[in-house]
Amino acid sequence: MPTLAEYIAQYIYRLLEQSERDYVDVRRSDLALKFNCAPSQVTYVLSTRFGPHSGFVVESRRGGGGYVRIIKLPVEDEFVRRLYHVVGDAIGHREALQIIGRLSEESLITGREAGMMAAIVGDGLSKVELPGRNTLRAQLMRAMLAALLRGME
Amino acid sequence: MPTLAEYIAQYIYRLLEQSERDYVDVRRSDLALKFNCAPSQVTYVLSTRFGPHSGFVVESRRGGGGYVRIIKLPVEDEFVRRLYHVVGDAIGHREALQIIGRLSEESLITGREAGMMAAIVGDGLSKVELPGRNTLRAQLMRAMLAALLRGME
DNA sequence: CCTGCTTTGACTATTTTTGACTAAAAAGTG
DNA sequence: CACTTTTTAGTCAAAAATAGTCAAAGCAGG
Repeated sequence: MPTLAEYIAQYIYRLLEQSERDYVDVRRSDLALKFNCAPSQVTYVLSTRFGPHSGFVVESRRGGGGYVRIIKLPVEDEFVRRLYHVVGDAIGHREALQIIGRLSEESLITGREAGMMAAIVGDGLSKVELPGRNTLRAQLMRAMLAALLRGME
Repeated sequence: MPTLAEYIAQYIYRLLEQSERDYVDVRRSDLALKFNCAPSQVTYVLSTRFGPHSGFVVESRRGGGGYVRIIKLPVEDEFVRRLYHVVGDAIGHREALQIIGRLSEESLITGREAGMMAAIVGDGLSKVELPGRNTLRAQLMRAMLAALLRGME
Protein backbone atom coordinates (compact mmCIF):
# COMPACT_ATOMS: atom_id res chain seq x y z
CA MET A 1 0.00 0.00 0.00
CA PRO A 2 1.49 3.21 -1.19
CA THR A 3 2.31 5.96 1.24
CA LEU A 4 1.32 9.56 0.91
CA ALA A 5 4.88 10.37 -0.10
CA GLU A 6 4.60 7.90 -2.97
CA TYR A 7 1.31 9.31 -4.16
CA ILE A 8 2.82 12.75 -4.29
CA ALA A 9 5.89 11.49 -6.12
CA GLN A 10 3.70 9.63 -8.61
CA TYR A 11 1.71 12.75 -9.21
CA ILE A 12 4.86 14.70 -9.97
CA TYR A 13 6.16 12.00 -12.29
CA ARG A 14 2.91 12.18 -14.19
CA LEU A 15 3.09 15.93 -14.44
CA LEU A 16 6.60 15.64 -15.84
CA GLU A 17 5.53 13.10 -18.43
CA GLN A 18 2.65 15.23 -19.54
CA SER A 19 4.78 18.33 -19.73
CA GLU A 20 6.34 19.33 -23.01
CA ARG A 21 9.23 20.88 -21.18
CA ASP A 22 11.77 19.07 -19.06
CA TYR A 23 10.31 20.60 -15.93
CA VAL A 24 7.11 21.38 -14.10
CA ASP A 25 6.21 24.17 -11.71
CA VAL A 26 4.01 23.56 -8.72
CA ARG A 27 2.91 25.47 -5.68
CA ARG A 28 3.97 23.73 -2.52
CA SER A 29 0.86 24.85 -0.70
CA ASP A 30 -1.37 23.66 -3.54
CA LEU A 31 0.09 20.21 -3.42
CA ALA A 32 -0.30 20.19 0.34
CA LEU A 33 -3.93 21.08 -0.06
CA LYS A 34 -4.50 18.56 -2.84
CA PHE A 35 -3.03 15.78 -0.76
CA ASN A 36 -4.32 17.13 2.51
CA CYS A 37 -0.99 17.19 4.30
CA ALA A 38 1.57 19.53 5.81
CA PRO A 39 3.46 21.60 3.24
CA SER A 40 6.72 20.31 4.63
CA GLN A 41 5.60 16.88 3.47
CA VAL A 42 6.02 18.10 -0.07
CA THR A 43 9.51 19.32 0.75
CA TYR A 44 10.21 15.90 2.18
CA VAL A 45 9.12 14.15 -0.99
CA LEU A 46 11.18 16.48 -3.12
CA SER A 47 14.31 16.02 -1.08
CA THR A 48 14.02 12.24 -0.82
CA ARG A 49 12.96 11.45 -4.39
CA PHE A 50 13.88 14.33 -6.61
CA GLY A 51 17.51 15.00 -5.81
CA PRO A 52 20.41 14.90 -8.27
CA HIS A 53 20.99 11.25 -7.36
CA SER A 54 17.66 10.46 -8.95
CA GLY A 55 18.26 12.67 -11.93
CA PHE A 56 16.35 15.75 -10.90
CA VAL A 57 17.06 19.25 -9.72
CA VAL A 58 14.64 21.34 -7.73
CA GLU A 59 14.55 25.12 -7.81
CA SER A 60 12.14 27.29 -5.91
CA ARG A 61 11.13 30.76 -4.99
CA ARG A 62 9.30 32.13 -1.96
CA GLY A 63 6.95 35.00 -1.55
CA GLY A 64 3.99 35.98 -3.68
CA GLY A 65 3.83 33.97 -6.86
CA GLY A 66 6.32 31.56 -5.37
CA TYR A 67 6.76 28.11 -6.89
CA VAL A 68 8.76 24.94 -6.90
CA ARG A 69 10.26 23.84 -10.17
CA ILE A 70 11.16 20.19 -10.61
CA ILE A 71 13.56 19.67 -13.47
CA LYS A 72 14.39 16.32 -15.02
CA LEU A 73 18.04 16.26 -15.95
CA PRO A 74 18.92 15.24 -19.49
CA VAL A 75 21.17 12.33 -20.20
CA GLU A 76 24.65 13.38 -21.11
CA ASP A 77 27.82 11.84 -22.37
CA GLU A 78 30.17 10.73 -19.67
CA PHE A 79 27.15 9.96 -17.61
CA VAL A 80 28.64 7.03 -15.81
CA ARG A 81 31.91 8.81 -15.26
CA ARG A 82 30.07 11.62 -13.59
CA LEU A 83 28.24 9.26 -11.34
CA TYR A 84 31.58 7.87 -10.38
CA HIS A 85 32.42 11.24 -8.90
CA VAL A 86 29.02 11.64 -7.35
CA VAL A 87 29.63 8.49 -5.36
CA GLY A 88 32.63 10.05 -3.74
CA ASP A 89 34.37 8.60 -0.72
CA ALA A 90 31.29 7.52 1.14
CA ILE A 91 27.69 7.03 0.19
CA GLY A 92 24.51 6.00 1.97
CA HIS A 93 22.19 3.19 1.01
CA ARG A 94 19.43 5.40 -0.28
CA GLU A 95 21.71 7.46 -2.46
CA ALA A 96 23.36 4.38 -3.89
CA LEU A 97 19.97 2.95 -4.80
CA GLN A 98 19.03 6.17 -6.50
CA ILE A 99 22.15 6.10 -8.60
CA ILE A 100 21.43 2.53 -9.58
CA GLY A 101 17.88 3.51 -10.41
CA ARG A 102 19.17 6.27 -12.62
CA LEU A 103 21.50 3.93 -14.49
CA SER A 104 18.61 1.58 -14.97
CA GLU A 105 16.25 4.25 -16.16
CA GLU A 106 18.74 5.39 -18.73
CA SER A 107 19.12 1.82 -19.92
CA LEU A 108 22.80 1.84 -19.14
CA ILE A 109 22.33 -1.30 -17.13
CA THR A 110 19.79 -4.09 -17.34
CA GLY A 111 17.20 -4.84 -14.71
CA ARG A 112 19.21 -7.82 -13.59
CA GLU A 113 22.36 -5.79 -13.26
CA ALA A 114 20.42 -3.24 -11.27
CA GLY A 115 19.17 -6.00 -8.99
CA MET A 116 22.67 -7.28 -8.46
CA MET A 117 24.04 -3.85 -7.69
CA ALA A 118 21.19 -3.16 -5.29
CA ALA A 119 21.90 -6.44 -3.56
CA ILE A 120 25.54 -5.49 -3.20
CA VAL A 121 24.93 -2.13 -1.58
CA GLY A 122 22.11 -3.53 0.58
CA ASP A 123 22.18 -7.12 1.84
CA GLY A 124 25.80 -7.49 0.90
CA LEU A 125 26.82 -4.89 3.43
CA SER A 126 24.28 -5.59 6.13
CA LYS A 127 26.83 -7.12 8.44
CA VAL A 128 29.38 -4.35 8.09
CA GLU A 129 29.51 -1.82 10.89
CA LEU A 130 28.42 1.72 10.27
CA PRO A 131 31.52 3.89 10.33
CA GLY A 132 33.24 2.03 7.55
CA ARG A 133 30.11 0.85 5.81
CA ASN A 134 29.50 3.94 3.75
CA THR A 135 33.07 4.16 2.59
CA LEU A 136 33.09 0.49 1.67
CA ARG A 137 29.83 0.95 -0.18
CA ALA A 138 31.37 3.82 -2.10
CA GLN A 139 34.34 1.66 -2.99
CA LEU A 140 32.10 -1.13 -4.23
CA MET A 141 30.00 1.32 -6.22
CA ARG A 142 33.10 2.74 -7.84
CA ALA A 143 34.38 -0.73 -8.63
CA MET A 144 31.08 -1.57 -10.28
CA LEU A 145 30.93 1.67 -12.24
CA ALA A 146 34.49 1.12 -13.39
CA ALA A 147 33.55 -2.38 -14.52
CA LEU A 148 30.61 -0.90 -16.37
CA LEU A 149 32.84 1.58 -18.14
CA ARG A 150 35.21 -1.21 -19.15
CA GLY A 151 32.29 -3.24 -20.43
CA MET A 152 30.94 -0.37 -22.46
CA GLU A 153 33.76 -0.17 -24.96
CA MET B 1 2.34 -31.17 16.66
CA PRO B 2 3.30 -28.38 14.30
CA THR B 3 5.12 -25.45 15.79
CA LEU B 4 3.99 -21.87 15.53
CA ALA B 5 6.76 -21.31 13.02
CA GLU B 6 5.25 -24.08 10.88
CA TYR B 7 1.80 -22.54 11.02
CA ILE B 8 3.14 -19.20 9.92
CA ALA B 9 5.14 -20.77 7.11
CA GLN B 10 2.08 -22.73 5.97
CA TYR B 11 0.05 -19.58 5.96
CA ILE B 12 2.59 -17.86 3.73
CA TYR B 13 2.75 -20.85 1.37
CA ARG B 14 -0.99 -20.65 1.02
CA LEU B 15 -0.89 -16.93 0.34
CA LEU B 16 1.66 -17.54 -2.37
CA GLU B 17 -0.47 -20.23 -3.98
CA GLN B 18 -3.48 -18.01 -3.99
CA SER B 19 -1.58 -15.08 -5.39
CA GLU B 20 -1.55 -14.47 -9.11
CA ARG B 21 1.89 -13.01 -8.81
CA ASP B 22 5.01 -14.81 -7.76
CA TYR B 23 5.07 -12.89 -4.53
CA VAL B 24 2.95 -11.68 -1.63
CA ASP B 25 3.21 -8.63 0.55
CA VAL B 26 2.46 -8.82 4.23
CA ARG B 27 2.78 -6.59 7.23
CA ARG B 28 5.05 -8.12 9.80
CA SER B 29 2.98 -6.67 12.62
CA ASP B 30 -0.24 -8.00 11.08
CA LEU B 31 1.12 -11.51 10.97
CA ALA B 32 2.32 -11.17 14.55
CA LEU B 33 -1.16 -10.10 15.57
CA LYS B 34 -2.85 -12.86 13.59
CA PHE B 35 -0.67 -15.51 15.17
CA ASN B 36 -0.47 -13.79 18.50
CA CYS B 37 3.30 -13.77 18.74
CA ALA B 38 6.25 -11.41 18.79
CA PRO B 39 6.94 -9.68 15.47
CA SER B 40 10.46 -11.02 15.53
CA GLN B 41 8.95 -14.49 15.30
CA VAL B 42 7.86 -13.62 11.80
CA THR B 43 11.39 -12.52 10.98
CA TYR B 44 12.60 -15.82 12.33
CA VAL B 45 10.26 -17.81 10.11
CA LEU B 46 11.24 -15.79 7.07
CA SER B 47 14.94 -16.19 7.66
CA THR B 48 14.78 -19.90 8.40
CA ARG B 49 12.31 -20.99 5.72
CA PHE B 50 12.17 -18.35 3.04
CA GLY B 51 15.80 -17.75 2.15
CA PRO B 52 17.33 -18.21 -1.31
CA HIS B 53 18.45 -21.70 -0.35
CA SER B 54 14.79 -22.67 -0.07
CA GLY B 55 13.82 -20.97 -3.27
CA PHE B 56 12.57 -17.67 -1.93
CA VAL B 57 13.76 -14.14 -1.62
CA VAL B 58 12.47 -11.67 0.94
CA GLU B 59 12.48 -7.92 0.50
CA SER B 60 11.21 -5.41 3.00
CA ARG B 61 10.88 -1.79 3.92
CA ARG B 62 10.55 -0.13 7.31
CA GLY B 63 8.72 2.99 8.36
CA GLY B 64 5.28 4.15 7.41
CA GLY B 65 3.78 1.95 4.73
CA GLY B 66 6.40 -0.66 5.44
CA TYR B 67 5.93 -4.25 4.29
CA VAL B 68 7.61 -7.59 3.78
CA ARG B 69 7.54 -9.11 0.31
CA ILE B 70 8.07 -12.84 -0.04
CA ILE B 71 9.02 -13.85 -3.56
CA LYS B 72 8.91 -17.42 -4.83
CA LEU B 73 11.75 -18.19 -7.17
CA PRO B 74 11.21 -20.37 -10.23
CA VAL B 75 12.22 -23.98 -9.82
CA GLU B 76 14.66 -24.23 -12.70
CA ASP B 77 17.30 -22.22 -10.87
CA GLU B 78 18.68 -25.21 -9.06
CA PHE B 79 22.13 -24.57 -10.39
CA VAL B 80 22.51 -21.10 -8.98
CA ARG B 81 21.04 -22.27 -5.72
CA ARG B 82 23.69 -24.91 -5.44
CA LEU B 83 26.40 -22.35 -6.03
CA TYR B 84 24.84 -20.35 -3.26
CA HIS B 85 25.64 -23.22 -0.95
CA VAL B 86 29.10 -23.65 -2.33
CA VAL B 87 29.95 -20.08 -1.40
CA GLY B 88 29.28 -20.77 2.25
CA ASP B 89 30.34 -18.47 5.03
CA ALA B 90 33.68 -17.47 3.65
CA ILE B 91 35.35 -17.69 0.29
CA GLY B 92 38.69 -16.70 -1.20
CA HIS B 93 39.32 -14.59 -4.24
CA ARG B 94 40.36 -17.47 -6.46
CA GLU B 95 37.32 -19.57 -5.58
CA ALA B 96 34.98 -16.65 -6.11
CA LEU B 97 36.43 -16.08 -9.56
CA GLN B 98 35.94 -19.75 -10.36
CA ILE B 99 32.30 -19.57 -9.46
CA ILE B 100 31.87 -16.46 -11.55
CA GLY B 101 33.61 -18.26 -14.41
CA ARG B 102 31.26 -21.16 -14.02
CA LEU B 103 28.22 -18.90 -14.18
CA SER B 104 29.65 -17.30 -17.25
CA GLU B 105 30.37 -20.64 -18.91
CA GLU B 106 26.81 -21.74 -18.38
CA SER B 107 25.63 -18.47 -19.90
CA LEU B 108 23.80 -17.64 -16.74
CA ILE B 109 25.44 -14.24 -16.65
CA THR B 110 26.71 -11.92 -19.35
CA GLY B 111 30.29 -10.86 -19.82
CA ARG B 112 29.56 -7.51 -18.34
CA GLU B 113 27.91 -9.03 -15.32
CA ALA B 114 30.91 -11.26 -14.86
CA GLY B 115 33.16 -8.22 -15.04
CA MET B 116 31.12 -6.45 -12.45
CA MET B 117 31.13 -9.41 -10.11
CA ALA B 118 34.85 -9.87 -10.55
CA ALA B 119 35.36 -6.21 -9.74
CA ILE B 120 33.32 -6.61 -6.60
CA VAL B 121 35.21 -9.56 -5.20
CA GLY B 122 38.53 -8.07 -6.31
CA ASP B 123 39.09 -4.32 -6.38
CA GLY B 124 35.98 -3.69 -4.33
CA LEU B 125 37.48 -5.49 -1.37
CA SER B 126 41.09 -4.45 -1.74
CA LYS B 127 40.92 -2.14 1.24
CA VAL B 128 39.32 -4.65 3.58
CA GLU B 129 41.60 -6.46 5.99
CA LEU B 130 42.07 -10.17 5.74
CA PRO B 131 40.25 -11.77 8.65
CA GLY B 132 36.86 -10.42 7.68
CA ARG B 133 37.54 -10.14 3.98
CA ASN B 134 36.62 -13.67 3.04
CA THR B 135 33.40 -13.64 5.00
CA LEU B 136 32.45 -10.32 3.53
CA ARG B 137 33.25 -11.64 0.07
CA ALA B 138 31.00 -14.61 0.73
CA GLN B 139 28.22 -12.33 1.82
CA LEU B 140 28.58 -10.23 -1.30
CA MET B 141 28.62 -13.31 -3.50
CA ARG B 142 25.49 -14.63 -1.87
CA ALA B 143 23.78 -11.28 -2.25
CA MET B 144 24.69 -11.26 -5.94
CA LEU B 145 23.51 -14.81 -6.48
CA ALA B 146 20.25 -14.04 -4.72
CA ALA B 147 19.81 -11.02 -6.97
CA LEU B 148 20.50 -13.23 -9.96
CA LEU B 149 17.83 -15.65 -8.86
CA ARG B 150 15.42 -12.81 -8.43
CA GLY B 151 16.24 -11.48 -11.86
CA MET B 152 15.79 -14.81 -13.61
CA GLU B 153 12.05 -14.84 -13.81
C1' DC C 1 21.07 -33.70 30.45
C1' DC C 2 22.80 -32.05 25.90
C1' DT C 3 21.94 -30.08 21.61
C1' DG C 4 19.54 -27.61 18.53
C1' DC C 5 15.31 -25.42 16.99
C1' DT C 6 11.72 -22.06 18.69
C1' DT C 7 9.92 -18.08 21.02
C1' DT C 8 10.20 -13.77 23.23
C1' DG C 9 11.43 -9.08 24.35
C1' DA C 10 14.33 -5.20 24.77
C1' DC C 11 16.84 -2.35 21.95
C1' DT C 12 17.96 -0.47 17.30
C1' DA C 13 17.26 1.29 12.49
C1' DT C 14 14.58 3.33 8.91
C1' DT C 15 10.91 5.93 6.75
C1' DT C 16 7.06 8.89 6.91
C1' DT C 17 4.22 12.61 8.75
C1' DT C 18 3.44 16.76 11.27
C1' DG C 19 4.03 21.30 13.28
C1' DA C 20 6.30 25.22 15.22
C1' DC C 21 9.54 28.38 13.89
C1' DT C 22 12.46 30.78 10.29
C1' DA C 23 13.60 33.01 5.76
C1' DA C 24 12.66 35.19 1.55
C1' DA C 25 10.16 37.59 -1.97
C1' DA C 26 6.34 40.23 -3.49
C1' DA C 27 2.66 43.50 -2.51
C1' DG C 28 0.77 47.27 -0.19
C1' DT C 29 1.23 52.04 2.15
C1' DG C 30 2.51 56.65 3.24
C1' DC D 1 11.54 55.17 -1.65
C1' DA D 2 11.39 53.07 3.02
C1' DC D 3 8.63 50.34 5.87
C1' DT D 4 5.21 46.96 6.93
C1' DT D 5 2.31 43.17 5.76
C1' DT D 6 1.27 39.16 3.32
C1' DT D 7 2.40 35.23 0.89
C1' DT D 8 5.22 31.68 0.00
C1' DA D 9 8.87 28.17 0.78
C1' DG D 10 12.60 26.01 4.06
C1' DT D 11 14.37 23.81 8.40
C1' DC D 12 14.49 20.90 11.99
C1' DA D 13 13.20 18.05 15.47
C1' DA D 14 9.64 15.23 17.46
C1' DA D 15 6.27 11.64 16.98
C1' DA D 16 4.40 7.74 14.59
C1' DA D 17 4.79 3.60 11.95
C1' DT D 18 7.28 -0.05 10.52
C1' DA D 19 10.91 -3.71 10.28
C1' DG D 20 15.59 -5.82 12.04
C1' DT D 21 18.96 -7.69 15.52
C1' DC D 22 20.51 -10.31 19.11
C1' DA D 23 20.83 -12.71 23.16
C1' DA D 24 18.47 -15.21 26.58
C1' DA D 25 14.88 -18.26 27.92
C1' DG D 26 11.95 -22.29 26.61
C1' DC D 27 11.26 -26.73 24.88
C1' DA D 28 11.56 -31.30 22.50
C1' DG D 29 14.10 -35.25 20.83
C1' DG D 30 18.01 -38.15 21.33
